[in-house]
Amino acid sequence: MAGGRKKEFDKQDALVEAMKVFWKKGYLGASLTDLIQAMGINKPSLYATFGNKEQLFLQVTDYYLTQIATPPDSFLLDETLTQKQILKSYIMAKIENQCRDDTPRGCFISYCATEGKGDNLPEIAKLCIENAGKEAYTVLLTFFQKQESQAKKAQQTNSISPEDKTMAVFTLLQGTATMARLNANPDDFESMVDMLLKGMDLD
Amino acid sequence: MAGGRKKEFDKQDALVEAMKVFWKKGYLGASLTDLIQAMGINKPSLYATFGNKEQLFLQVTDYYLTQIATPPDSFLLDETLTQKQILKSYIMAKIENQCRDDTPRGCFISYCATEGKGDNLPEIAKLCIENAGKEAYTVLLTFFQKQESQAKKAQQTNSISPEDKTMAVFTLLQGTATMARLNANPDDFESMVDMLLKGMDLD
DNA sequence: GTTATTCTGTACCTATCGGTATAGTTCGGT
DNA sequence: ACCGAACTATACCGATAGGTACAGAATAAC
Repeated sequence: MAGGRKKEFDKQDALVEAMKVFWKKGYLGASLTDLIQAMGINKPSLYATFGNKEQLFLQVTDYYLTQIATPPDSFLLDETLTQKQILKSYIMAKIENQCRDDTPRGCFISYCATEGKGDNLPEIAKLCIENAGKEAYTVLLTFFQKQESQAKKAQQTNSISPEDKTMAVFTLLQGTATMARLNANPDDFESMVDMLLKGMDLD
Repeated sequence: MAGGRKKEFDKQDALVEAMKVFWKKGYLGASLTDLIQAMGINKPSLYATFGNKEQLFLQVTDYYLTQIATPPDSFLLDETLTQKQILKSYIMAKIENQCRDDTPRGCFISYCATEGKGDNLPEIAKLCIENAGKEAYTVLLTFFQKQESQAKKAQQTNSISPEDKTMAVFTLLQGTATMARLNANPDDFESMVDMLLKGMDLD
């Protein structure tokens, strides 16, 4: 036996709309009314399809990470560019994501991480967001560690540790995320990125 | 005619406790229950003394600005130090404020500004927070403009505009604010500050 | 066509939100 | 001592939060 009425909405489309709401308003600020209006469905459909608010949030987070946040990581693998070129393209790609017209501004993870620190997230969602932040940090750290081991082989000196470089780039991106939310644009950040990279003494 | 029962709490003490709650949880996350528990008073006392939640928030914001946020601005007036020394002491003082043990971590204004962009603040509170952000930006911009006019008199070239320098320092502080909330410490940022100042070609 | 199944829409649930009415308590002025 | 003013405390208000029960509508298998 099977059958049954067909869904009148696309699950992924609804998920994307839910993402935009959470991205803009955070977990606490996104009411079920906000969500279902944006998603174009009613509450029972939401609960049947996604579970509950927290589970919807977790699915949104996963979608954001795979579709929005991590793609720029591929820039870090480009072997044809200099360190500085790699970093600049990576950072600017991240910033572009924070300033898109078809999504809310800023960084979903960064905003929700700050929300979590105020006890405004359910426990599992909080852990999920924290983990996403750690992974983003680790991606950068791994990049700088690899660069350092290559520099050592070539007997070059590196005055700044991989950890410090990672912290610098990571913190910069947290700053641009906040500023992007406040309506700054990529052009506003380019000079700053150049300054930091210049002070980082790369290749 | 006068007289009447005496207040059983100190208004300023209660305001400070309210500030800590808003600072940690934001406007939306700070429920009246949270507030009155931290302040050690009941609701009618809160409403009689401070008006309502939004007016309490406005008074908290004013207190934060005068007592916490703006004091480090005095570093920018120190005539005995080099530009780089001035900026480093200013930035590190701001960062210390974001990492204190007796208050929540991060920056109250920065966090609430992001909240405001998600339509999670009442209109007046939103304007008040936006204005505070603009003033902080202007303080920095004025500093760099003054530096530039002095450099011009001395016929020195400045490759980076005051606006770009302001944006760089301001964005850095937004980044440290978020990172501080996520439990980073001043030591973690010092290297990054040096990098940025190094890339800024000052005196 | 009937039936089982799945979705939709309305109406409702409890808990908590920001905010207040009111009764009781403590003080100053006379 | 007494009255009125200012405080405290409990109990309550309507609105909204997240979440659900249930009846009706649409589909697939038989």
